[in-house]
Amino acid sequence: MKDEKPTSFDIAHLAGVSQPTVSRALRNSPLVSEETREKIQAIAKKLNYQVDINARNLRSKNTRTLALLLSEDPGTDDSLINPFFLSMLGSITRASARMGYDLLISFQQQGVNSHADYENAHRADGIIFLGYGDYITYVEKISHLDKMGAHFITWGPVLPDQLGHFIGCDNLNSAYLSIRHLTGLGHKKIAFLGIASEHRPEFNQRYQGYVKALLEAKLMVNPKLQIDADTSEEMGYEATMELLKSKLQFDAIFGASDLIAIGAIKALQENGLRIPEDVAVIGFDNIPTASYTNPPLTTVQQDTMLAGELLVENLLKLIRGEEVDSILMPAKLIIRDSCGASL
Amino acid sequence: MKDEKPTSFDIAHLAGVSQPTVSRALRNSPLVSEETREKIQAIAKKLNYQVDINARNLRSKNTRTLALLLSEDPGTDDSLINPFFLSMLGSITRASARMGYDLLISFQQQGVNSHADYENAHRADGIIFLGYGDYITYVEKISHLDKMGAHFITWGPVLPDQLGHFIGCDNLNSAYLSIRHLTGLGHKKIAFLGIASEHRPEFNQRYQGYVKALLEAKLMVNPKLQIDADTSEEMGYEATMELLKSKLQFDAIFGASDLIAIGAIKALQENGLRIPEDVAVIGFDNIPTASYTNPPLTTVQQDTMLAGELLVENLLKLIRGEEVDSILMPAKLIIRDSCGASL
DNA sequence: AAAGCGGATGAATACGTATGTATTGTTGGA
DNA sequence: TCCAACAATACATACGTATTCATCCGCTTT
Repeated sequence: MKDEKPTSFDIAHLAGVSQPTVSRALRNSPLVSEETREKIQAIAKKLNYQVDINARNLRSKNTRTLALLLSEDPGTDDSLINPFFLSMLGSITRASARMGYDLLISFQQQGVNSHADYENAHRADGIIFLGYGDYITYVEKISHLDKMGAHFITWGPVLPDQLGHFIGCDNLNSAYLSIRHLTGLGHKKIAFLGIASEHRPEFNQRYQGYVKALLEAKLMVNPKLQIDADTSEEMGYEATMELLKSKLQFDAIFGASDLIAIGAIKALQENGLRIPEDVAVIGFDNIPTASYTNPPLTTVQQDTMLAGELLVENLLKLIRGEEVDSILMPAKLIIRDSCGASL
Repeated sequence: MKDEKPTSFDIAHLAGVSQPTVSRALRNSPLVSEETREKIQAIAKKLNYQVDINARNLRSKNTRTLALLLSEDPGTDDSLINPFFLSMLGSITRASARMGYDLLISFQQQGVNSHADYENAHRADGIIFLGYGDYITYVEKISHLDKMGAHFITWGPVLPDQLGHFIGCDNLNSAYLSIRHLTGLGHKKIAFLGIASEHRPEFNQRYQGYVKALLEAKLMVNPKLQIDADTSEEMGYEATMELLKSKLQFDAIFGASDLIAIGAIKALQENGLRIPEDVAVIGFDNIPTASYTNPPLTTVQQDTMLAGELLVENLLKLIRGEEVDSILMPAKLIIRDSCGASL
């Protein structure tokens, strides 16, 4: 049984036909008579024949495979992947399976060319970037890809005069609504925890929404109340400790992601502060844990199922050469107890 | 720039050598002089040349790719993937990247042959099964794979006279320790929430550990206190409601997974029961959310980082034809407040 | 009945690489 | 000086499929 994998020639021999006829029959080509096709397919089934995917791809110049590039740099420690991205990963996996594509997974790495050449190497027909990661690095990569004529799509905010195609949530507006919710509840000194620099466009847009809402409420924007933090509980915790040490007054915290907000909650409570009475907290992403924090976290929910499907769908359109628009997806504020909604 | 992807012939032409020399030079073969090699590599870099992976694989009969098969059936709803498996997925992704292998992701599907033929189709050099899923289906699949001489490894409990190679956590003993912890705290009527049938060996082993601990504590084993539940919050919730409706007395719940335990906590609290005073709850997996439930969930932690690495490492050994032993990994009881440790 | 036509199949070939074998040129030893 | 040995490279080919083009046969049409 472990002999050699059968080839289309083996089947052709057994069926008394030529190899091309086998190839046609197995692909249900109308050029082959029904009788012949059935005979060939029966033999193929009996032999457990599988088309050699490499030969097929070599010949037909496509792979029926998509590459998914996660933005997070694994590092050496046991840091977990952002749960939000994992949720996206799940929906993308399903969507591509449904469309008959395999999915190749990898992390974006430092070297510009290391993993950016999937398509060039004929490993995949197209690439999905899940998040920008470091934006500067990202831009180098995609300009390279664009020059090579590769097909790719990115989960991330649509930015002005930017190469490529995007699907992203409306960060600015979602953050704006969050902050307006806080100001509506009477909060006046709201801290922003997250990297607001050009390296993190997602967070930067959320910061812009934050500023917009403050201005609209005629509140002062104090840049000291913005503390850098990347998406992790630890960073949120540390940023909050820093904030507390600074002795600045604040009555609310906007965490640019749920993990940051969760770290903030921990730091606040360790310092004897009550949530939401002393400090309100609000997050972004609605990861599964968000509904279990104490108090439950008010946050922004993005439709990851839909996003995953759209990413795959639009990428396939690009591969087929069709036109595609970037999509800005609406998000929804999930109000829980962490910002005093129930007061 | 978007012309045609350069081939080794293009480089050969430019370098004034033959194509085989290019192939050798790029692979750093000692058969090629240093001078020639450097010239060729420089040209390759300038042209942005990438070996066509399909041609290479077709010729050399391997793919430098592993396939990861998730056991969960996606279904049509937006059910999330078990966070525990996602954590494993992360570590496997990293480990295979580190070893220079690509990772192909898919779900195990109903049809026996649908996705089981990755290796046969030369898509991957080996397969990692992440969980058994339905055990009966699983067994059909791997006996097929085994007949084909494929390389595969499974995350799941080691079972007697079972084909293939495994890495799994010590379910029986971990559950045993959990229950002993409960009995040590004085709990006497402990419910088991999880499918204990032959379809779910992981849970079945945990059930065995549960029984073992009860017997050792000279407590009665009441089969009515075992309620079927698959790994999801909803199932845990419903199983608990069923338990409550049955009017059976119980003072503790062992959830065969954290998601089940979390659903149980929800159901208990909705019915006005206090945790751990009225009912203690204990889980399994230590998913990120477990430390945020109210009260925080006592659970069993498995070393997913190590597990992922071992899976990849041993699979590569199998591919190289080396001998490999199945591994039983120890797990650790994480004691939090949900079972009354702090009383 | 001859010509034309279409359905079904076979022959030939290309895809791009890696490798076994043959060839060339050069060096060293007797 | 001639041959052996070796380094470096070229030549030829295989991997398994999909597709273009050619062929064959039987049937319709006038």
